[in-house]
Amino acid sequence: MSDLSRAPLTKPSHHHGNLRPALIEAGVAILIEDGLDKLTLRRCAARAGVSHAAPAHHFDGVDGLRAAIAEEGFRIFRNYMLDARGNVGPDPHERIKAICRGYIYFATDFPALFELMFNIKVIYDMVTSPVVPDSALGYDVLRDTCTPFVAPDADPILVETQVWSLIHGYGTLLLAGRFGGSNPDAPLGPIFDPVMALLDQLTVHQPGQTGA
Amino acid sequence: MSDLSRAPLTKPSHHHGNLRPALIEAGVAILIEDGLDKLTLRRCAARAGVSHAAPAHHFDGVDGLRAAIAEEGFRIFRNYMLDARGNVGPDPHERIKAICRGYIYFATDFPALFELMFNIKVIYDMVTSPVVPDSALGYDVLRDTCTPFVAPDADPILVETQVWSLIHGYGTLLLAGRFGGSNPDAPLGPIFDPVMALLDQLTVHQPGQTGA
DNA sequence: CCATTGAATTTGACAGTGTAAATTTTCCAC
DNA sequence: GTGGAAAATTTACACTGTCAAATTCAATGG
Repeated sequence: MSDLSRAPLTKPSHHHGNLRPALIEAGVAILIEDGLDKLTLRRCAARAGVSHAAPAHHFDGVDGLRAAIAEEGFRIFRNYMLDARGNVGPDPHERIKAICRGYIYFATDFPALFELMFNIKVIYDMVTSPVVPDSALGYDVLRDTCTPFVAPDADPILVETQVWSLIHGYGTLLLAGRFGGSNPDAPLGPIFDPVMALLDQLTVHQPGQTGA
Repeated sequence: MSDLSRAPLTKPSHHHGNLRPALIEAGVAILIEDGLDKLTLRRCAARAGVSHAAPAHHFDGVDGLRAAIAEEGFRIFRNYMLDARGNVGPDPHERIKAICRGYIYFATDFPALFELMFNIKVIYDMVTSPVVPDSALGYDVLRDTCTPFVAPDADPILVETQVWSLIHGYGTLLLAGRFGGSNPDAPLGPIFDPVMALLDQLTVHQPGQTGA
């Protein structure tokens, strides 16, 4: 135990120590402090204390860096949903509304990160990538929470898509300022509960049924 | 009727004729042909046949140009919803589903334009602007179509938000490739109808009721 | 008819961006 | 130690948005 002060967990590598996670962390910090349009390869490099061309050895261009930052964002996002769901009882409707609350809490806590993650190009690459599992997108949490409403031999994607569509659209409207400026007393927005009441109509979905 | 070949409708102004609409049209064409990341002040200027600094006299920077292009996009978007609604009968549920179809048809016909319009920054500026009316966002069509489900003294925003959230979230999932590659036989995606069946639960919303 | 005026446009410049190649630094295996 | 490979830097280039100065051109007043 001598001078491993700069070697956190994985192997200390060569120069910087752990440049890749450092760049991702720098990117998240820039998103939080300065917003999406300030997220730049050169800025992340400067914040991590390396030259502007260093990131090229760890990411496939700026798109690769953005994808890695989004991946980290989805990790936080998933934990938000899990935390919210952990605070409610076993009622299936309550559990669905809980992950929706977690969803919106994340969106309002990290709006720029949220915007990056659900950028069409970024999420398209993750969704269609064969190496990114559903769990990396938090989609496994949604799936688990929706199972009580899916009949044994039915396709779960229907109920999942209903819930996911409603909550994502609502989050977009909220961040777009449709319900007025943000209010610390109501971080979910003024009509979260009544809007989500649409999900009270969910019942066990029988295969061949129309859906609600 | 001599040489007014370059003067379409309004006054020919000085140099170019009608540079502002020409730049907007160039931007829309670039979005359709090349995608959102190729939408550039200099590129629009080049396509309109003017120098790279000419747009500055007609728009407030690149953000102003993007806002103007988005405004034009919302005009097309609104017509898509009106056209779709014009093809169905008076049943309120059918009319709501019709504008949802128009919504998705627009998203799949103009994905890059759709992405620009619903960029958080762009739509936030339009939503919160005191000079941009709801009709400029197509929101009036949504409101009109939802009125059968709003009690006389109830706030219409609840039902509107339920419908808008569901369809916008679904459109995002569709463009994100969640349902596989695009299929010309099912441009709305493979589960549009069952997902939208959630809206069959809409009834006249009484004030004080929880929402669905 | 011509000079003047002023808006529209162009030109030139600058800082910032992503990316690529060549170069230097650093560490690990031998 | 020494060689080689990985990591990081330096340098360069094309492209972007923005600004200030110069230029062009249409309309107007004389």
